Amino acid sequence: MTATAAQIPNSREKILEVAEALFSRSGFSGVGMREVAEQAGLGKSSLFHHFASKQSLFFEVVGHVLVRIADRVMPALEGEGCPTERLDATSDAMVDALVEHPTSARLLLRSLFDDHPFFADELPPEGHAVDAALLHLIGRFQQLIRDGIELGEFRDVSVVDATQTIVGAAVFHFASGDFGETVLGGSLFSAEAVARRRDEQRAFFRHALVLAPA
Amino acid sequence: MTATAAQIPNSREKILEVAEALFSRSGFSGVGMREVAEQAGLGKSSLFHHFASKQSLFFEVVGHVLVRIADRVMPALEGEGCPTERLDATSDAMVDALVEHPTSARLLLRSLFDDHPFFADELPPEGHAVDAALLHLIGRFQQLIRDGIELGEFRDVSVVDATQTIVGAAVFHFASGDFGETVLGGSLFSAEAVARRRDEQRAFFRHALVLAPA
DNA sequence: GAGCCGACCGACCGATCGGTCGGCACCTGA
DNA sequence: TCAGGTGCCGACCGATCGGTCGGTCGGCTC
Repeated sequence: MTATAAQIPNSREKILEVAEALFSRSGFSGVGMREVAEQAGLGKSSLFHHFASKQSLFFEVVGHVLVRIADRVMPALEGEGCPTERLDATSDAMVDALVEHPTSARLLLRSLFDDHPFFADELPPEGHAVDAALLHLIGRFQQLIRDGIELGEFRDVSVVDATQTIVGAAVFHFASGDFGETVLGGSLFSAEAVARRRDEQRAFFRHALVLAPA
Repeated sequence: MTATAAQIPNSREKILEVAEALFSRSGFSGVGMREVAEQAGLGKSSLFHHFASKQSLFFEVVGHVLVRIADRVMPALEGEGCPTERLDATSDAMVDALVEHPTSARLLLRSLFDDHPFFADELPPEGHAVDAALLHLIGRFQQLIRDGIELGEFRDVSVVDATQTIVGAAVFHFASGDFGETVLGGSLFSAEAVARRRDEQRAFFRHALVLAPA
């Protein structure tokens, strides 16, 4: 019994799962394929049977995370209701999406500001796909802010700066690891901490943007 | 003329300077000592004459960045004026500090959420010094928020969540690299972008926290 | 001059990096 | 029954990693 018929569809999923955890913890350069293989219960060379290279694996992991987040956030962005209600729903959706898998926030933050840890030569098609998905999400978010301003619900803020502020605040919190737990004096992902974060973040963004936040 | 009397106090400073740029770009694991040495114009072994290890160099770089930021932000936090005025001043000071050296934000963000890229064994004394300085700064910031709430100027927010939100938003913006430049449609550090960011961030935080922001 | 010292260097070390290769075990379909 | 494909493996590759070592060179002090 090596690992053939034991679980038919797996291995590839298992690799993605452990790779997400490891890349999230230590970044692209900080993780070796040996470590991924070991935690996945496979030989290192088996990884290259499922993924063409370390870069491909990384992009695929980031892509999965991004899809999961978009699946939660896009409906909130495009939902029914006035911009203020959609802003609230989007803030909640971001919290939910980042809490669902505690590794997501760090991985997303890394991919947001890592200026692509490679881009030596040209980046593979997965890279462009990730970029496109991310920019689509951000574009929708900016449209929400523009809508709010045009309808007179939001202050006349700079759309791009508000986007940066909100994305940074939302993602950083659940990516802040030891630092965040020191600030909070407890777990970032405990039920109480998450519930409080939801309320606080929603109120923070609402007061910052909405003209009549009450 | 290798590099002896040419410039008396240097080399060590030069190493710190190029190491900051490189660590900022690629993180601890993404930078090799050979690359640092090359950009500093030295042999690799000379680096170990000035710094005990790669970890020591990294901590020293982070410490320098933190001191620079604290030098700007602490006076704003502890300055004269009501909490609202100090909040404004602190927001501006954060922007100024992060703009002064464009590498600071990324390096700080990395050190905030990297859960210490090593901590294998025990982390050296420089590590603890960095932690202490950072926590002191954060403590002062939380005190400002508490003051504002007690004086009835700020909403009754969760101090720890507001801290996380504001730190994340402020640091992320100038650390966001290619992503941020795509969102902005231009440089993060151009004079106009920085001036707008100052105003927008100050207003964002003020509206989010202050009961009578006008 | 003698002797020391700080700054620097090239050569080298064992370990680990991403990636390749040939082959084994098993399943499937003809 | 057997050919082909899939999933996996250990052994191996060249390159690079952080770090060490012996030694050179110039300036400083007696």
